[in-house]
Parts: sequence; structure tokens; C-alpha cells
Amino acid sequence: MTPVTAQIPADWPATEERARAVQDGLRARVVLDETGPPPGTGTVTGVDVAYDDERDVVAAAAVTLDAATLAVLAEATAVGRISFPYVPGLLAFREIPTVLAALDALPCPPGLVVCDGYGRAHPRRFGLASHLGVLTGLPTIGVAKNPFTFAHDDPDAARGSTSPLLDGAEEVGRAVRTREAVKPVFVSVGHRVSLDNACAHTLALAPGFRLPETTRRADALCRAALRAAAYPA
DNA sequence: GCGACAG
DNA sequence: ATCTTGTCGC
Repeated sequence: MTPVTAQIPADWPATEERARAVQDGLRARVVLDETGPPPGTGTVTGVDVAYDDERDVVAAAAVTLDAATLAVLAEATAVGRISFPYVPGLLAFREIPTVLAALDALPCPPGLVVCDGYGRAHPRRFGLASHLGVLTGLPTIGVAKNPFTFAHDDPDAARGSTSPLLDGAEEVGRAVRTREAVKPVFVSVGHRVSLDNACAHTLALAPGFRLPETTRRADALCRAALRAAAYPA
């Protein structure tokens, strides 16, 4: 598949201070009072990004699955220049331009978008999944592989067990055990989806592996796109 | 001040 | 994220 080329917007923040100001300005647009589409119906779209910092190349993939069968319905990739350094709390500024280009290149409208990383469980309540949701208007959730800002207890060993990610008494996300006795994933709301529903989607998308099928497919695809872009045939 | 820190 | 071999297990 031929990747599209992503452009970095002219007004993209160049400093950490300005990036944090963008997050503070957009945070109020997050919609938290919708439940979102039920698991197992319609489509779900996974997005992921791979980098070659040496060559200043970034590749993103968007993969749409049938939510009931998890069959791949559509794929798209985009490549571009790296738009921001990795700074914990500012991941969105590194990933979003290329992810948006990949989503735009899909032949069909995306379904609920599953991001690699956090949404609301973020130092300023505005992680990658929240940001992508606000910019696209799509329902989004974040499923991260590692803990970030908030403390949590280890969920019970059974698949489906959860434990809250707590900011004081407030539950901002959940550690979700998708495979028995295997390290949990960390789920938080992005935009227009409830936490209960985000966790239900995560379990429905991960019947056999720790990570949701959406992120597994998107991860494999963006890595292939990066290789193709960094080492042309 | 020091360490920790999604990808 | 990415650098990297073999190896244990289904």
C-alpha cells in the first residue's frame, strides 16, 4: 500500500511550553458524557506510529476491523517528518500529524479509534487519545502498555479483572487484565466513550493476546511502512 | 533538588 | 519508541 505524505501544520507548537498551552486550551472540548458505540458492533480502528529518529522519518498506520469478527476491513499508512521530540506528557505532538494523515487516507470512515497510550489518565487530563478525539470528533480510547502517571493495584490474575488508576479518589482509568496472569494493559477514556465501555471494548478486542487486535495490526503495519520508507526497494 | 516518566 | 540472540513453551 502506498503511504500518503503527512505535513506538519504551520502552527504546530515548537516548544514544550507552547504544547502544554495547546493542551490546556483544548481540554475543555473533550466530551465525557457519552457512552460510545457498544463493543462487537460496527467497526473499530487502531492507530500506531513507528519512528526512525536517525533519518527523521515517522510512519503511521490506521487499520479498521469488523468489531464482531475482528477481520481487517481497511488499512492506510502515512509517512512524514518527526514533528516533536518525545516528552512524557506531550506524546500527542509527536504522533498526531502522521496519524491524522493515515486516518484521512482510509477508504471508509473510521470507527471507534483505539490509541496506543493514554487519554484522560494524563498529567493535564489530555493525553493522545483525548487530543485525537477532539481533533477528529471521533470516539476514542487509549490503551497503554505501561503505567504512567497514576498509582494502581495489580488486578486479580483472571482475564477481565481490573483495578482503578486513581488520582486521589477519582478514577481516571483502569488496569485491565486481558490475559490470565499476564501484565495488564492500562485503559483510559479519550473522547465520547465511557470508561466502562472503553474497558469492554479492550477486552472484546483482545480475545487471544494481551494487546487489542487493533493495535497489533496497526503496529505491524506502521513498522512495515517505516521500513519501506527508510529503506526504499 | 532528585527521580520518574505513555511512545 | 528502538537497539538485539537465543530460548522456553504452546
